[in-house]
Amino acid sequence: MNTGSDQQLARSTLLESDLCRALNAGDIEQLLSIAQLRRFDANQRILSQGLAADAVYLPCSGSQLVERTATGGQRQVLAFLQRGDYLGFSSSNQFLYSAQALETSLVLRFPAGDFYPLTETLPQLRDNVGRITNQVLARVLDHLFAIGQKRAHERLAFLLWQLHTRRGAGAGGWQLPMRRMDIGDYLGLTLETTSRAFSRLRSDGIIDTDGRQHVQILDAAALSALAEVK
Amino acid sequence: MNTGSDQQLARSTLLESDLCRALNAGDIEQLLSIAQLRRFDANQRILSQGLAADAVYLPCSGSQLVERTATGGQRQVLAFLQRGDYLGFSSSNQFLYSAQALETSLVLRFPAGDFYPLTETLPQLRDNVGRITNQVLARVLDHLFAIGQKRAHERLAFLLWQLHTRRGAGAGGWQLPMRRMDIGDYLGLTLETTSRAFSRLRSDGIIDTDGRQHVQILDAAALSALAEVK
DNA sequence: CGCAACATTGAGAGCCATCAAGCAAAGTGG
DNA sequence: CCACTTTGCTTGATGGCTCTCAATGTTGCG
Repeated sequence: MNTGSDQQLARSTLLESDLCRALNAGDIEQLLSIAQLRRFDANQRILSQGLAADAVYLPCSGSQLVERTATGGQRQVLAFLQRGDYLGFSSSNQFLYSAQALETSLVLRFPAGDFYPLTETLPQLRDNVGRITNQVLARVLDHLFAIGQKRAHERLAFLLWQLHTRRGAGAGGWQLPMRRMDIGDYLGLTLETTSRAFSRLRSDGIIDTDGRQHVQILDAAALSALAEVK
Repeated sequence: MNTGSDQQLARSTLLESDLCRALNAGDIEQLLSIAQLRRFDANQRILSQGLAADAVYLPCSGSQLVERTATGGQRQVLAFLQRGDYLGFSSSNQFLYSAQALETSLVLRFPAGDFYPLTETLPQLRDNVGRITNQVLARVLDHLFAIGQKRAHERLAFLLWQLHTRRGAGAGGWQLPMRRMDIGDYLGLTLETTSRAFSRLRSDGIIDTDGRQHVQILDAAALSALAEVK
């Protein structure tokens, strides 16, 4: 069930997102009127590679994973998403990837049949979609650089630095919603090598962990230096 | 000097490109009227990472390389371009990469100050730009998968298959415009490993080479299987 | 508590990077 | 036209980083 506070959360997420950049109140109401609020449990699939790209999504809570799977079973994790990220915006007729919730998530769903006509009547919304697509591309290029040029512990630093800078610097660290296997498939490593990379950053005094999900950045400058992609 | 035949080549490249998809003759004339035809020699820089993104480009002949360089000197080649590809479309205010000619190239240049206003008045052109951006993103996702999940000779197969499918199946093979080092930096490998990957595909009877630039596909099915990314 | 899922660590093998030598092709100057 | 140089490619030897296989430890849940 979606409660009233869920609605409130979705509304504020939308308002703060780049999708609503420079939009007036009436435009935003139009957007809200076509939106569906959906809840996904952990491991539940949000959209599937190869299926018709019939909607775009805005995660409002929880965290999500975007992946591509080959027929041979190889898996590349393309992104970890969280509140205010975008999903499904940059696709063709079919989704180029699958997405699933890593933990219970609220997601705003905009059916393509309603959303894209709206971009025709709202030039600012259409521009915002273009801006978002460019942001996605910029992040994928960073990702490509990290996988192509960096070693295991540097790749992990790249991911942790991404998460760190986007969550804000909480004093006591934060929780990782994904498993080591997911991180490995994101970084082009096995889960064992990923685990060893955690151990290395820990023994180098760059991070601290408390339990397998908790991470705290101890030396942000060192982490940033390892993570650097430009 | 740009000759009349250069003009003709640029015109036909533009006409056949996705940029002009579903555009009428008058619209295309408008596009041509803002275009500048430029010639770049081998190794000459077309645009630079970090500089203002003041134009978009359409290569009309030759071949070009897109790269990102880190302060540490690491280099990731992001794409190899040729006639009918796009360059500079998916950027923010600054270019996220540099680009240079690999051999003498004709390039159509559209100043941003002229081009983007035109997308405002021509909805079809604006849609085409969005479509192109999505094509670029789709290719980068393939690239990411190949680098993250594949081994050296499979990564090389990925690149050769890309080039093969886009040049059409010439009977006697074709020429590689880039050096082994460029290929290595595209695939996240050293030039030596790249060279060994060539040797392996050659000894496996999948390709043949005659001189360091020439490549001929002998077993397209095998190459495709190695290159597979979905 | 006991089980299942996940993470960590170790040992050994394999793939790729590094260092190095030799070779081929193209350009230069006498 | 031919030494000579430069540039780029190939191949070999070695070492190191990551993968694979395996065992142990930890967390969370019924």
